[in-house]
Amino acid sequence: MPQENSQTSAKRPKITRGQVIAAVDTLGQGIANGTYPQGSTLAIEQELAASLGVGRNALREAVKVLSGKGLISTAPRSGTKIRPMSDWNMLDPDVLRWHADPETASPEFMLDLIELRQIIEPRAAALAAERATKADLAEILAAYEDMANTEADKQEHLEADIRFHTAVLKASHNRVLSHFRYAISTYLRAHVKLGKEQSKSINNDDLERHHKIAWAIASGQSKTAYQLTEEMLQTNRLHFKEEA
Amino acid sequence: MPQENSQTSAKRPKITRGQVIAAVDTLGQGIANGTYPQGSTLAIEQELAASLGVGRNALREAVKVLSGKGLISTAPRSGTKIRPMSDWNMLDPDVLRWHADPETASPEFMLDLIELRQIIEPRAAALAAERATKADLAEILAAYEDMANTEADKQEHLEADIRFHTAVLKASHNRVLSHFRYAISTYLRAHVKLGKEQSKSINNDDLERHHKIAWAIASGQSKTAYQLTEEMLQTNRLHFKEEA
DNA sequence: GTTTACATTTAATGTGATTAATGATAATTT
DNA sequence: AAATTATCATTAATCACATTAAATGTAAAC
Repeated sequence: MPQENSQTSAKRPKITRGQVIAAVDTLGQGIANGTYPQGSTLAIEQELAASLGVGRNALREAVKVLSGKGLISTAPRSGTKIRPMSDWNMLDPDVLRWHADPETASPEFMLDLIELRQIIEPRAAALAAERATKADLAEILAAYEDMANTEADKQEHLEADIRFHTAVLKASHNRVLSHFRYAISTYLRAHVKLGKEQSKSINNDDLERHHKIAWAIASGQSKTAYQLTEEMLQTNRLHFKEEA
Repeated sequence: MPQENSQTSAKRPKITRGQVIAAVDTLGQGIANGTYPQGSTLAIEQELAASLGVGRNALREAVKVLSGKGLISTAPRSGTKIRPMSDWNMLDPDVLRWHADPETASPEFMLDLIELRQIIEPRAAALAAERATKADLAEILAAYEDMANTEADKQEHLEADIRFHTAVLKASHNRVLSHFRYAISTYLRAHVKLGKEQSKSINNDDLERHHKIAWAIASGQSKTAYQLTEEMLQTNRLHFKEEA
């Protein structure tokens, strides 16, 4: 349910129902951005914690969800504590979203995400070139078309970009690999929100590269797909680094 | 808390306290192995669901945790349903553990995990060769020593093996990459539980390879570390395939 | 003086019941 | 026939109470 929210949060600023998921989101964000520092204890029982505007029981359910994501540990008498960052499930969609919040995200984490992309996506593209079905190809090509047609609208262009990379991952036909769509979309969203205004020429190069990648996958050239994806991410990284 | 349990579950068969985490585990396993088929609705309100031996409130918290892991969706009137497998967070430690349960795990999923290892680990080893600190190296070498000294005890050998790969990932100094330790340890545990008895010569080769990898990382030879890790996983895969 | 044993205390966990909101289905009306 | 309304089953949320378990402090014993 939380990641359901992560998709629609942009369109639904107000959450009328679902106190517990609101509490999960607020607490998760607070933990990620350091409002609740690591090692500190949260006084659940106190009404203070219920200052989130939810009842005690809803808060408890929220704490349980966050425990499941590794953000919190609970033990009698010692209280509910914030666990050290090395313990949270960085691959959880929600944790990724909170931790990559443009307001507070550390540049190091962004670089970690780029590194992950550089490792995952070229191989995923190569696998896609070997295994993509016609339906997969249709999705990839449709996403590319959307990218080409939405160069004016930044938001729409971003969504199409995410669709493109998601479709490639899906075409790899590896159930685990496909789940990196969350990490990638989180990175892309944070990237644009950080105001990385790219020049028109760079954008054109980027679009051109996506076209070549789609073509390589469609024609089954796995090695080419690998190399093109690697190049795309390399320039992406350089571009990020020189600004950071 | 759940992944805390995943570590100690072998040593603590009985869970005296923590009804909700017991419910999470039981339900999670049940969903993963198909006891509760995808798309089916769970009757929470009914005492039937409380046949797990826990109260309604604990069950509700368990449902929330599983929602957070993408296994379940809840909506008024339509009920709480099991989401399609493509929606679960396959990278969550608990979900991995449930889904890779040797009793019911599909061979395809095991192959997906090997494929993931082939993508991640060589690059992680290469990064470790570039970035490992002395403390990291000490951990890797200690894990190797443990592997060499526990060839008699299969269980201890497995734990040392897991420590080795975890240490390499940690030495990559990428906060996201490090979290693949769960996927890798899950795979390794499932692999040995599936009764993949390896001949003594293969085991010796494997140990020898770990030694070479540790040496390559210690001496900063990233390319060698990459290739050796790739080879190790390649033979691993072949070995798995010929039995599957 | 140090350690062990026990009782106390405090916060989390578990249970049950009740009320409110939500959304899908069915029925009614235009 | 389409649209609006009414109904009803189910989740969501909160309250109040009982239980459990661990940390602290006190006292006794070595």
